[in-house]
Amino acid sequence: MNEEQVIEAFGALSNQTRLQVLRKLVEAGPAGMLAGDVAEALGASPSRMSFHLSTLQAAGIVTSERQSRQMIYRVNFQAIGEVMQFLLQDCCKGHATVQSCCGPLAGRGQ
Amino acid sequence: MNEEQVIEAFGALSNQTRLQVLRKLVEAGPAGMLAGDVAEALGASPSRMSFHLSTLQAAGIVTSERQSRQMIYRVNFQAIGEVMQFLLQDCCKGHATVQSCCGPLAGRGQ
DNA sequence: CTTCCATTTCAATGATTCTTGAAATATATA
DNA sequence: TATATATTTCAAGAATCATTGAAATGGAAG
Repeated sequence: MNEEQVIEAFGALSNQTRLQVLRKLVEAGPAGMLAGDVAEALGASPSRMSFHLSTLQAAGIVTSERQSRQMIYRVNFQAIGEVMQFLLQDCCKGHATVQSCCGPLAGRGQ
Repeated sequence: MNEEQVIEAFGALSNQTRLQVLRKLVEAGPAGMLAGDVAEALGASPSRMSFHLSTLQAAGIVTSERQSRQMIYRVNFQAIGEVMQFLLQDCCKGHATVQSCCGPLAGRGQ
């Protein structure tokens, strides 16, 4: 996961529709959700939802799989973990205990 | 931490300059860095750096403190933790073990 | 092969964000 | 008070992003 990918990932998450999509998919877990069901759940048009799902997928935050004529979207939990890892690399340069420095993020840095 | 704040936080992180700033501040830890030093480290003009630091601060991701005529900026680690918490709320609705579902994010959901 | 259904692509428009350089503000020092 | 330093604010223009509705694509069923 490099800087460019991380920026794209954060960009993908910085939009109301996409954040709501991702939270739906987080809830859905490994089963994922059909594109149409996500669109209906959020009251977005197919074209609009497709745009946002594509953005999330391009950022690597979700994956897609075709199931006959529908598309299943799923969260890529690993990618989210890698984004955080990138953000917190070299946290406090190791010059302080994790607890006192990286605080609520203990265990995710480096 | 509500939806609007989380979107603003991700928006703040979805920019190369700001991502680099944040990583510098993560490294610097609780000591923080002077605005001018951050600007110099990243080769950005004072005005441009001020714009980006303000954006990060408005998003709650960094804090600022005046020290005579300079400004010290520090990462708000707690805010970053809360953003992740929001994102992963209700992960897999508890219908799967954390390990098999929320995977690399174990322990950060709910 | 035609029709239907789910989704994606496209082009146009409107909205938001970033950069630049000049001017303003706040603090310290002579 | 005048001057220097550090940072912020502002306005203009350029670049990027989101929404809309129509058209296109891919796959299933009659």
